[in-house]
Amino acid sequence: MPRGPRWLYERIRSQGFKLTLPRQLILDMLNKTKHHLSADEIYIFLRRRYPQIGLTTVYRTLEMLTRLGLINKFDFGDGRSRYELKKEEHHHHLICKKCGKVIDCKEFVDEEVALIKKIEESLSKKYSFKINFHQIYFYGICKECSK
Amino acid sequence: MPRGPRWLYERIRSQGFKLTLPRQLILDMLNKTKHHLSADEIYIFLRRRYPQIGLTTVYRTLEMLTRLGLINKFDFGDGRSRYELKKEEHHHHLICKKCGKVIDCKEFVDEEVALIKKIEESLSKKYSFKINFHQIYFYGICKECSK
DNA sequence: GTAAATGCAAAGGTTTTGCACGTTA
DNA sequence: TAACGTGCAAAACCTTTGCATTTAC
Repeated sequence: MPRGPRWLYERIRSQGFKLTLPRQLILDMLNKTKHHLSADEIYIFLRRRYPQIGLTTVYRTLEMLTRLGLINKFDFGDGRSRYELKKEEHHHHLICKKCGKVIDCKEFVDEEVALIKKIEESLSKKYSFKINFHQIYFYGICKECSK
Repeated sequence: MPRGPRWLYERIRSQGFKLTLPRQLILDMLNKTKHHLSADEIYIFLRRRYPQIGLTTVYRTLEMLTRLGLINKFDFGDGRSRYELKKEEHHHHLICKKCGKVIDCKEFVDEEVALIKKIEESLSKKYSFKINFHQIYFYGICKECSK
């Protein structure tokens, strides 16, 4: 069940936040892209349609969306945070150490869910740590770079 | 087989790098600590014993050690890179979203290795991506913060 | 002695903050 | 209209770079 921008707008409103044009534009952009965007990339792109937008607003919106749990904030090691709209599917990242490319990978052996759950339970017990999310990073060399 | 600073010194020399005092101090600090240190933390600490040390040197040494594969560079989301001497044991991290504390977890069900290997193989095939390392981050709330 | 490493100062890049003005509900 | 959000400028950070000096081998 893909949930479009309308649903996202409602989430903003329902949490008591005002649905402003900058917020809509940022949400739309995150919703449409297949990439992991940085604040600056969003800012540069949106300036074409909405020249008065400020980088500050982009940062503040991204922080709000992260707190609301609508987007994920990542660090792939290139010196800036990157953001991605949360999709229903649990997925991880392949990161090329050479060119920095990031690939989403959604295909997972069924056992993953079970195993991770098991690990999470055991860690929860041992450390009294309540785990609510996990993320796997695979590092290596991509197709193009290994030529 | 725990390998002490002597072994580390040799690694530096054998790669053609000079074994300077700042490098020894930084290696020793990384070797002794149980924490994930930032460049600044290392700098502040070492200044007590060696006041003329520069933050630049710390950064350059950490970069060299990372390239040599002697340390790992992490980002736990607090805005600065953190470094850890590589231990033989494969381990992951529990990160508290509230206080930022990071716990190393070494205990892993045997199946993990097998499963991850399976995933890595399948991803390698599908994306022609050569994976040489993976890292799991578990996010949640630590014991103290959940009180 | 020579190349490599250091430390300082300055620059670079990302992210945050203070504040007056605009906008949403 | 009252609270919230915005945009600008400046500040705050972390990290990198240029360069003259020092150091390890």
